[in-house]
Amino acid sequence: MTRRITAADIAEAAGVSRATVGFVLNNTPGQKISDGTRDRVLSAASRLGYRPHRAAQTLARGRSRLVLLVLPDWPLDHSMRQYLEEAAHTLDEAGYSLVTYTRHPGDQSRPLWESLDPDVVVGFGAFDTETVASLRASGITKIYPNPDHQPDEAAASSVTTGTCLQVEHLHGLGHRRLAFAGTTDPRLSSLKGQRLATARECARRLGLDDPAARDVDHRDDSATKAVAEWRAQGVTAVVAYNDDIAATVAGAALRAGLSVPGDLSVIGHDDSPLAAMFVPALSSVRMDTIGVGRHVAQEALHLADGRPAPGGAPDVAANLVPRESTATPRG
Amino acid sequence: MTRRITAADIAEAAGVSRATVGFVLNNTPGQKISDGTRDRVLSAASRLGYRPHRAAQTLARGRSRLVLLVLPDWPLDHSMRQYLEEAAHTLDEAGYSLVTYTRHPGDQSRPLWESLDPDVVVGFGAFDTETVASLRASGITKIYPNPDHQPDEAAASSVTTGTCLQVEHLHGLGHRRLAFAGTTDPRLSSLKGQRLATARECARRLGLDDPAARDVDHRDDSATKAVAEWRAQGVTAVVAYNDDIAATVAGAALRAGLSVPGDLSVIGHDDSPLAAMFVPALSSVRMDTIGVGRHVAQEALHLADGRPAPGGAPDVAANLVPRESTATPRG
DNA sequence: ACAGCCCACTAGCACGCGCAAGTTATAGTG
DNA sequence: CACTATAACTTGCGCGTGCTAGTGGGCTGT
Repeated sequence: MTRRITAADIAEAAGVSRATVGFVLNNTPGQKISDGTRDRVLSAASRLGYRPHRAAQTLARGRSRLVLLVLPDWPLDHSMRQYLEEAAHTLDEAGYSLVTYTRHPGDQSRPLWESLDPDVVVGFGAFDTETVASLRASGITKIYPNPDHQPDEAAASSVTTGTCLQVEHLHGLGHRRLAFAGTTDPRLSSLKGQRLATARECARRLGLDDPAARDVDHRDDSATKAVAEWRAQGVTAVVAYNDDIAATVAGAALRAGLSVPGDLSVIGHDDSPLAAMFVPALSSVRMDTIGVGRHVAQEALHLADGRPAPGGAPDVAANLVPRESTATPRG
Repeated sequence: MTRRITAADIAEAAGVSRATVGFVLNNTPGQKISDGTRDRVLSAASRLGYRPHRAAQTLARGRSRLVLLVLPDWPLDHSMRQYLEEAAHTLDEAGYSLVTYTRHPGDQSRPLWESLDPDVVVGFGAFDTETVASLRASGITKIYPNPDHQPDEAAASSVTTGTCLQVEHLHGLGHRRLAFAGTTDPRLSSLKGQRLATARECARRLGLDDPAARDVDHRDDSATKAVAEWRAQGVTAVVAYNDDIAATVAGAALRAGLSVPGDLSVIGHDDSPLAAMFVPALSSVRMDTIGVGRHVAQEALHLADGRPAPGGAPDVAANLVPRESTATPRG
């Protein structure tokens, strides 16, 4: 059990004062250090294997340089992991660390932000009022998205660009009557609402009928009912909230003896592995979440440091991935 | 911008010394505090909304009470999230916080354990030597699983109990020639190896032929080739590494004009949503990961605190979930 | 009455670091 | 030459807590 190397050890090894070590290591602005001294300190630090004590730094400067990202408790697919990676990387370059945290509904233990005191707390979509209250009570003032602002259009667009691609794809294939299949998961309802609205808007712009909307769950017969209803209404193609929902709809159609895409085209969203593995393989939309991750990280840095805000919406590249589950309508 | 409430504020409000406040708040063993004083301190603390400064505590006692869980970078499904939730909860009850971290292959930024100095770092499966070196260099000594020990039988069993269920299920249905479908993902290769070995062992015990093993990837034609080969060998049922692999195999069989389960039974593992949504719905095995999460948390506490080790293997409840993709073999 | 003892507390240092204020030596200026 | 300005440091305080080493007062026993 060897003692920890502190800045004082470096100071002694380099023959300077502790303060000088601090100035060199943080290259503190407004401090003149000669090259010789700087080198001596730096080499001593690396020779001794110095690592700053995070807690001591936090205590001394009053900021933890931690950004807490609060995740939804739904499964994290690959694109989400990329998002996290990019955000963590951007923050790391700025000297901050990203810590992720998932708050579960029935969780009575104190949330992590109470004990970690992060400089910034970032969420997916807006925080609910209860959470905001808990954050405020913990002394956290820097929150993104800002709970005092209305959710802005720009941010919303990043979440719905793919939906238009779905609609346009089906329109391009010649479909005229579309339906929208949503999820029953309450945690996703706000996102679902945005995507449904976008689908409506895009359909209108393309001169299509207003899509019939239904929520679907793979654990009951809601998909079977929805498919029957849609067939009766002359719907030939379904825009699904995500690939899981697309699979549920396609599955119900297949079990009802319909052909996919012959009788019903189905398109998913997110391009999860499931989309490629399903039979028939599901057409989908792949989102480039990396741009979003960087954007969010920059917003967090803006709040933490006061450095300039990225401004505008994150750039999301959405790409259509056509597969077997969509085709021109029969007849 | 109001000042933070410190223990000194409470001391003043309660008319006692700062030390007394500390004793009351941590109810330090071996310290006698009269009931009156205790009440005054406690009520002052709650009245002022005191929350201890984590960094200061960390600095003062030399331990951060943070447990860092290093996650693999594959997608986190629902059972994994449950695992995390349970581990976090168990740790929380003991006054520790769980922080998760994903290290990505191409990530050149410093790993989170360098800056967070957690008391314990916990991994999934064993850490590779490079990672262990990085941990050691960061002064982290408490690592689970212990890198100095050989992976023990008990831990391995928790990861393979489900595999036997798969084999037994197919055996019970009357299958005699099985195959094992693995993943090509190198990150999963060690786990795959364990499951394959288990499948072999269980097959042997049941008097079955040694299963033919093949790795399969949904992005190429490996599954198609594997299915053709297995058919030629008289294989009637496939044990898949997980549900994704099961879907890939089942998909290849369907595309080859075979019937599932008529010509080929397929069983997956993990009971992911995909299994339920696939057509035909995939039989699978559901693991109770909650028990494992608690076990791991207790191991971490054992390392952190010296409290008794849980001992033995975590209790994993594995349940068979029979669906449409498995049936008695034809003929 | 006085030592001895326990109870219920207090004084104060240590943890490792950031940073404001002070100090010394040297160069520059009228 | 006296004086100021600057470079290149050093001294030392403060961040909020945990915890060890006291400290005084009341009670008991002889």
